[in-house]
Amino acid sequence: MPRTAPYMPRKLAQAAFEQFAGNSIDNVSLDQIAAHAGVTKGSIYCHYKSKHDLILAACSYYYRCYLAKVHGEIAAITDPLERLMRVLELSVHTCVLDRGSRAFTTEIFALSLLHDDIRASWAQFYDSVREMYVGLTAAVKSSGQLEVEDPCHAVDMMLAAIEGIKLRATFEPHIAANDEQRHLVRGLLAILGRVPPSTSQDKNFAPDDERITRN
Amino acid sequence: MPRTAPYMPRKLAQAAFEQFAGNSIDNVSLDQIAAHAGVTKGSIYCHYKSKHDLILAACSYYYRCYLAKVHGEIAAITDPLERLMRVLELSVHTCVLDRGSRAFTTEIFALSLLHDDIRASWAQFYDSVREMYVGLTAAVKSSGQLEVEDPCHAVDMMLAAIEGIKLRATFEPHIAANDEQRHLVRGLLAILGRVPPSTSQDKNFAPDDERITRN
Amino acid sequence: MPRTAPYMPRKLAQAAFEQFAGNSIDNVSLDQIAAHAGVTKGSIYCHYKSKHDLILAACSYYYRCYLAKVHGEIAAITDPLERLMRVLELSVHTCVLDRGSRAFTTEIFALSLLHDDIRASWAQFYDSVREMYVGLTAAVKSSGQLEVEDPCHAVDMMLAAIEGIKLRATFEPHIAANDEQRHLVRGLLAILGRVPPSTSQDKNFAPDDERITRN
Amino acid sequence: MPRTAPYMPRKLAQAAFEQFAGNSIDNVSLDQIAAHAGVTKGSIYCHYKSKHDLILAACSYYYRCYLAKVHGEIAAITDPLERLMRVLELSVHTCVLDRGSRAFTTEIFALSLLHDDIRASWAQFYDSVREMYVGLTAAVKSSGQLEVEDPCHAVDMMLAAIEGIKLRATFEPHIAANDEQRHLVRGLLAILGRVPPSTSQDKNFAPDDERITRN
DNA sequence: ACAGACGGGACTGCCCGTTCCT
DNA sequence: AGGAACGGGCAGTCCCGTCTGT
Repeated sequence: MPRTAPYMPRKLAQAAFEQFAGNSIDNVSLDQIAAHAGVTKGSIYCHYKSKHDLILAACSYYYRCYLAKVHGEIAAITDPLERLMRVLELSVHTCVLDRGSRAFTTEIFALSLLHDDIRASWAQFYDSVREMYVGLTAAVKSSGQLEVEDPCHAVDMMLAAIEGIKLRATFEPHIAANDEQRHLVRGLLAILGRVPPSTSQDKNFAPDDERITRN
Repeated sequence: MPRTAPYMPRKLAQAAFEQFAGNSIDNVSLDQIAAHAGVTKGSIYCHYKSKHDLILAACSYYYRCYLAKVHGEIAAITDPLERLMRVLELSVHTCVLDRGSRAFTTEIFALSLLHDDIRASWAQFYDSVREMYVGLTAAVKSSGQLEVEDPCHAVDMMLAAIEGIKLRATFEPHIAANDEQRHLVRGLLAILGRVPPSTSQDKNFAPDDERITRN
Repeated sequence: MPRTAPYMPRKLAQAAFEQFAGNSIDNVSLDQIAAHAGVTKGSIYCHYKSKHDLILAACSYYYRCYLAKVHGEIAAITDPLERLMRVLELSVHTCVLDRGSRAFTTEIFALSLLHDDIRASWAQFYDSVREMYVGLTAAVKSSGQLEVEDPCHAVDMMLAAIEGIKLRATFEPHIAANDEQRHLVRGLLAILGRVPPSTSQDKNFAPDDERITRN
Repeated sequence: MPRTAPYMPRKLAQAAFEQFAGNSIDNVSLDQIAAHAGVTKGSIYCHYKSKHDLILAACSYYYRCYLAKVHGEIAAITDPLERLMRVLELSVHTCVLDRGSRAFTTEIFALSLLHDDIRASWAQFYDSVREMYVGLTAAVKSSGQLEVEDPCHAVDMMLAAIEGIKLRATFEPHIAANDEQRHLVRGLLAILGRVPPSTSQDKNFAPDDERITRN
């Protein structure tokens, strides 16, 4: 029995994230996290000096998982538009449909208003996500598959829309119903730019979806 | 000296909201709220049977304040477009720029994922707000000042955008900088519909803002 | 069920003393004391603000019990020598033979070297005990039943002997064996003063005890 | 660089004693002792298998120091009475006036009530001390410088008095004030036996001390 | 032998919601 | 309405003993 699991810090961060996602952060005790990771609370303090530290670690875990998932999804895709579409789908799925992530991130948003370091940590993550989207969008623009005027601004608005939909979906589930997922992706794409007529024959852009691309 | 202020329940709800807005809900104790309201903790239980009840009451207080403010603002305005614009401005100011409201509502969103009654309460509020916006938007449409295809859907998206901007603004303050407020209102209006050329001479819609109305 | 036992502080102090007497003070947790008193730890802090406070309260409890016992024993006795003898017997029994008291007081002695307030508290108790003994001894001297030169000094030495016997008895049990108790009392009395020949016919001073009165 | 100081066990025992003497045993951590000895905690376990073992070693260290000091003091003295007097002086100094020793021994007394091995260890030390005193006293008796009836019993009482004075001195410092040290030694000698008139002309037994030799 | 890190257990002090009594 | 008391729970801390590597 190795006394030192080589990845104990990561294991604890994962356990913390999972518990935080399932309950309110304030309602998750360190004992609970420790038990979930198979250790005791005292051991947590070998790796993190406070619950606050562990919250930050859980955030980092979330970042890593999100980015790893995204990069894994698009690694084998070469078509710019398809790459963007897949990432949008993933964003909708992760941010909107996954209840645990929604709960965790919402709590983090609330904490960000009180703790500078959490806000800074999350801001950095948001920056990297935005850069990624800007890159993806610029690539699509270059390929001529999307008419984008100002990629930075468009991405900002699109990301805001994702967050807004996430929140409202809690109260108005019809917004993010499963059969709406494709509509959402198209709506978000429309915020980024206008799809040229030549590509609208694609099955994903049938005429009956015109009303959505209006936004 | 009247031992019982005539509106003690309301006074408590207000004190609760103010404290919740300033701190995390979990970090606000009943003692604190009671002290803020000038009574003692035991007295709270004469009016609310638990802290949970008080949270709901704080929500209601927030609803009432919000709606009262909105109705007060537009009571004396008759022009449909101007009415809508004023409400949008108010929404931006209350939801985006007021830090206390942002903190409180974000916390409530997190709690909504755990407690059905809070979610139901907030959903009802959101319904009323949406109905209001739909009414305002329909009036503007009728007056021909805005081309709106599907008022319900457009309002949904616009409200989602407000929430999203609120959240992202925490991490990317440039989104909601003071000098961006007018841009935000126009952007939200653009989500609702297209401004016909005839009204674009209005000082609020100078040509240099064209890029924003693109959305 | 009365929520507030009228003597909760005393009850807690008693429970604390009893637990401290049975274990090492450091090995007694507040939970244990609380459980012994039929409450939970949180309630202890309604009455005592720290474990240290509770230790002081346990000391006071010990003082009160000791003094109450002594006063109860001699209340009905009028003969000065008999009064003194009874108190000596009680001292030997309480301080020397009762294991719990021995353990508790020894721990307190150790703590007294580290904490001024405990030392001050115990010093006050010792003062009152000495005053009591000085009074008893002076009364016996007045009655001519004992030749005492300097009551204060004699009492000091006698009390020191009691403490010393208590300590040594832990390692050399023969010192305080049950059948030695009468010898001990006579030895202590001898430290206080010389018994005049006229009273030595008393059954307590049979000739075979002469060797002890030699000290 | 010799990794193993040749007397590491002794060094650790000394460091342990010194730390125990300065704080409460429970408040001294192994890390602290190790640091004081210039090593780290892990190394302690190469020599002692537990903290308990180290406490016993600290006791032994104390024994050795005490006995070495005593034997060193009297090695060059031949007069029996002077030998006894010097040892008494040393006892008073070490046991009564040295605060560290007082703290350590008092703690050990408390632990002795809980742990048989500590009690046994200390009892053995006490036995050797008693034997030494009995020998010293018998020698003085043989030389005719002291009238002793029962050396064993007298030594027991005298040692008890030392311990008692030690304890009471914590609370009533006047008992062991510096200028009282000579009085204490004479008082202890008086417990051992009666100084024959022929030796009372010694400067140490001036007539004004008669009141003390009364005991 | 020594060093450092880790794991585990325990406990204090504290907070806070809730209830009861006045 | 006030306020004391109660009970549950938890974070942070401490420290012992073990384990691994040097």
